Amino acid sequence: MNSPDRVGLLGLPSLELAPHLLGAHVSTFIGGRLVVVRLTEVEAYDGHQDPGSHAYRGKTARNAGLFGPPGTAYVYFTYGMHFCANVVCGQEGTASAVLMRAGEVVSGRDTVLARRGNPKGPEAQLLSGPARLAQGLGLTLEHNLARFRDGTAVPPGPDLALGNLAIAPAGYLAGPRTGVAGDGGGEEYPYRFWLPGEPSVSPYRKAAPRKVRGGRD
DNA sequence: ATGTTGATCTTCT
DNA sequence: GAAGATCAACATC
Repeated sequence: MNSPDRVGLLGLPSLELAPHLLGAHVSTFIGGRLVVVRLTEVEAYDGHQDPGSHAYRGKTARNAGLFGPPGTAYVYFTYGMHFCANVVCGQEGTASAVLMRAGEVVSGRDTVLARRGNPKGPEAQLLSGPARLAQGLGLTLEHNLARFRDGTAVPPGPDLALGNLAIAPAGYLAGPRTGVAGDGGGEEYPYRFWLPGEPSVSPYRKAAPRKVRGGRD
């Protein structure tokens, strides 16, 4: 019945799961296209106690997926145009989750290129950044609350899968999260994890305040 | 190579 | 009403 092995590593809280996601394979079968990506950079979000988490202020309609069972996909819409995707983990209700930030294409490169709009930049940048990665995988709000299946083979099962989770990376680095403003940013929350030497890992930037709009004179 | 700005809209205060 | 787990284009060096 409720054997813990069935949930497996996804039952770990985000700070423990995050390193396992490095080097793991994410597979999507969306729109009849299979894409497999090897993750190189992730960020952990630690639920209600984490000022950087969407769950910090409690459960809302938007972040409800964070409070779901491990293996839930939490996809959100931001900046009026981008989607970002998390793997919900830990015990149900704790809102522990890992944001997928960057990766490299393992399979389905043509599909990824088309979805990304055939960008002109270097190949390493193709899936460098959470919105780029989600776009390449074909993830949108339609996939919010979907479930990640264990394993690489996707069709004809669920749309999303996670493989190679059990393989711990030989070495990885950790540091402050990118783009997180306020108390959740900075050295006190070294919740960003990446594989050293991977060209797809996005450079660190502080969360810069935007220019004030609608300035009157 | 690094810094600044516009795009675009949902969500919460 | 303002900010946001961002990106791409443009300016300047």
